[in-house]
Amino acid sequence: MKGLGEIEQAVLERLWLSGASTAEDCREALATTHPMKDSTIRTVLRRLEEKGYLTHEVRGRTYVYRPAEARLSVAARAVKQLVDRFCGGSVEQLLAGMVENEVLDSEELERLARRIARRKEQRR
Amino acid sequence: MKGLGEIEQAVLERLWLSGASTAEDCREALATTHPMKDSTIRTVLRRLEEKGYLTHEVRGRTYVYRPAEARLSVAARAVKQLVDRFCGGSVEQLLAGMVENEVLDSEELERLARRIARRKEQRR
DNA sequence: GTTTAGCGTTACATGTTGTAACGTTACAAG
DNA sequence: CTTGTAACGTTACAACATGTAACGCTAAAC
Repeated sequence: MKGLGEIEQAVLERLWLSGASTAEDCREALATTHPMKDSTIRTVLRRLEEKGYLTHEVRGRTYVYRPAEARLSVAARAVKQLVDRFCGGSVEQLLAGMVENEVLDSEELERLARRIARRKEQRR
Repeated sequence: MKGLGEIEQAVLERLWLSGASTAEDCREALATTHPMKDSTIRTVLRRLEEKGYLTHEVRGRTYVYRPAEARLSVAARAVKQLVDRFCGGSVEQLLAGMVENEVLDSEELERLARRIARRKEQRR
């Protein structure tokens, strides 16, 4: 999957927030930041669906859109791509780079890692 | 900064590998995967420089290009963007998502975190 | 029956990327 | 010194992506 434009991004985020929305819902929700005609938002939604980010079901005569994939799942795939591209496939390199470039503190990283691992265990 | 096309990506990676290259160096290096005329590679290099990914210095009558920024630094910035976009700014969410989506194992994550932290301490 | 909400189709301007031809200039060889 | 050539700058163009929207059709609502 490819990159998204600014509006597409915004719409997708909106869908992740609401879970499911009609075109009109979206249009109204984004009206202040990105005012659009209704045909515009519908084009954007259709394209997002073509790209695989959304699905829709028909309710009455209205399309209800919802995300095809969870937000974090998309994020995870994107990171994986980054890792492959820029870090020779090594997640460690990426994390080290984040620490190095002060995107993330190394102690903080340890804390997070531990917490995530513990949470995972508890779920069994 | 924006996204890169496939060729641009390849050229940039090449530069990260070699440290510094002339247009001809690049062209030859990519000849098997992406054969190009010399004017093509030079256009790509110029555009990459415009976008801030490269610098050049003049040696004799030849341009020698080099990356403006380290590979991992670009990666780190890209991840930060992902985190802001998709994870509400929370690195923890991203990491959790990676574990959840099996991009990364939670025990592996802990190991890496510890190793990175230790390495950082030692460097003082 | 007329209006209207919501969809499909089609269109277009702008920007990005890959690709390259052409012209210029300066050094190298003869 | 003339000529070839390596390297550069300029310009161009096709394909695609993205934002934007008009127009027309159909079914439901009034």
